[in-house]
Amino acid sequence: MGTITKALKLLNYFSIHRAEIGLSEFKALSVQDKATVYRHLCELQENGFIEQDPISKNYRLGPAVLRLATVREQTFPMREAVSTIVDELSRQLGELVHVSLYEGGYMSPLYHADIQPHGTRVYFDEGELLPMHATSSGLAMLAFGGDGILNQLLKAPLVDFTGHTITSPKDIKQYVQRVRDQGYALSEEGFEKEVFSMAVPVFNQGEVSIGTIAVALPHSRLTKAVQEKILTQLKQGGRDVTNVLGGTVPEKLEGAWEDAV
Amino acid sequence: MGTITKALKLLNYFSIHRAEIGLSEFKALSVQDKATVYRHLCELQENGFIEQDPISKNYRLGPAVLRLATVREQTFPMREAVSTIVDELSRQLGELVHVSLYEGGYMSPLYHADIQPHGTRVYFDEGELLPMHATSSGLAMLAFGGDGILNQLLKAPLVDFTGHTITSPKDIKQYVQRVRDQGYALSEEGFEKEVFSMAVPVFNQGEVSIGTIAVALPHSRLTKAVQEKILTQLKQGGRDVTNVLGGTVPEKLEGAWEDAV
DNA sequence: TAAAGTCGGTTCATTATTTGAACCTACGGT
DNA sequence: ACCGTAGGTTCAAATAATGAACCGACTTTA
Repeated sequence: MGTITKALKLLNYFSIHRAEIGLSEFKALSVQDKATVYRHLCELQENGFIEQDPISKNYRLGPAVLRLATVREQTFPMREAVSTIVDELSRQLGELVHVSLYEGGYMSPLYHADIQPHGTRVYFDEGELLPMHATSSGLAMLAFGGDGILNQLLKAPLVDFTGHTITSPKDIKQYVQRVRDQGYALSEEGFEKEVFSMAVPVFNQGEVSIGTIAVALPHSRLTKAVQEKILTQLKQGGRDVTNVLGGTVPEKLEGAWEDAV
Repeated sequence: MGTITKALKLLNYFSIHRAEIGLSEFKALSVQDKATVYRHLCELQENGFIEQDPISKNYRLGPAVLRLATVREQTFPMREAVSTIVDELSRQLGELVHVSLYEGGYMSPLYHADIQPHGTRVYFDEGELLPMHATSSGLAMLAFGGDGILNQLLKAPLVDFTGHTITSPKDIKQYVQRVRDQGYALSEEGFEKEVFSMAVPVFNQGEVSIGTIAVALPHSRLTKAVQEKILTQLKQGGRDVTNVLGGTVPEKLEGAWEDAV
């Protein structure tokens, strides 16, 4: 792992639940020498990617990420483009829908909507990375995102989040093959208890998927009929997102997706 | 300059006007060896900070910046906090108002508003970094942002953008001292022709400024009376932004700002 | 109140990573 | 068939990253 990667990975420890992180906590999280972490933090700070609270000395994300996000969204308004599709799909299904993109071994949420009539809802955080092997999004990505991603994933041992998570490389490979055949991925409580999710890949120009569109719902609301309905709509969502990104659905998926208009 | 900084600086070449950049263009812009740039780009890509167009092979900003911006704004909603103040001030003055934060030798726009009745308006891009010595924001920051910033700036030669830009270290130091005394900074066509701007520092906890609030308008609309009105309101804006960020205006500014409520 | 622990930050010799000239391959134009 | 330019790769040489030990300030504990 290069120096740049080590430094950038530090930024991923920030989340809704960890808005500020001190030096020692960074050291513990990243399992690196304190001096190394400190120097990396200094360079990140010099470039505005983090800033330090003058009193508590804790670090938080800096203004640079806001500016770069503005540039990205102004020049390549992917979030805005998918938002209407995701909103509409969430409204139709009455469940949580999200589009996520592959990013350095995880799925990175791009946009989500949860326009729904039910009392219970699935917790979802747009700022939190999703693991590949434990989520339907990740599994769909592994199936259609090119071989490099799968090989990358299997280098390290896989975490069992719930007791239901698929963790053995053999099972992963087998399931990924199944996803390739059926054109969608399912995850039953692979990441969070009581949560069931389904995902299909989305594409821009090029044969490999860049991300996924997924639906997540409480296990209790799942019936055969609901699953069928969601899957059909999800495939259509996959088509729509792919189109709005200027891509085309690969021929190998046409068979599996023929039930969607 | 460390490896991390070199890599992060590459991201700053992206802007509204340069949404995609190829390897050779990066090499030219950064004046580094092609192999070095390439490896840096690879690491940035592996971490989702940039992505590569599969066809044109050009690079663009990646999904990671969006995610991190979401985390930052969810945990530390500075943009949202200042937006109401900036909107209101822009409405009152009928001119462009922006809040910008210091970031690695430049001012990084955080939020801007241009609610105004006039036909001509000042061009402003929230995704573009502002130079320190040529803008009122930068000069206000130099005056109140701590000594490190000024020393940092004077290490490299300063660009003359319009023929009116202050570029000599002696003049900069002299003007910065004046800004400290009067509590605000002016820039007459220092960055863009025909544009006049005024800025005051804003603070969070701590004695040094973290950014500025500024007004920019066409030179043609500037009168003594307008300038007076804007300055008074701007100081009030500086107070308001400082308050909403949980900071306090330093005592050394109280004298210069006493005309604002 | 003295000792022990924790925190952010610093130092310097050792080590490993970054670096860049040269090279390779593919493509579009002439 | 040639040239120029593009993205990408290689390997020895050089530079930058590393981490154990250290420092001073502040808290906790006995």
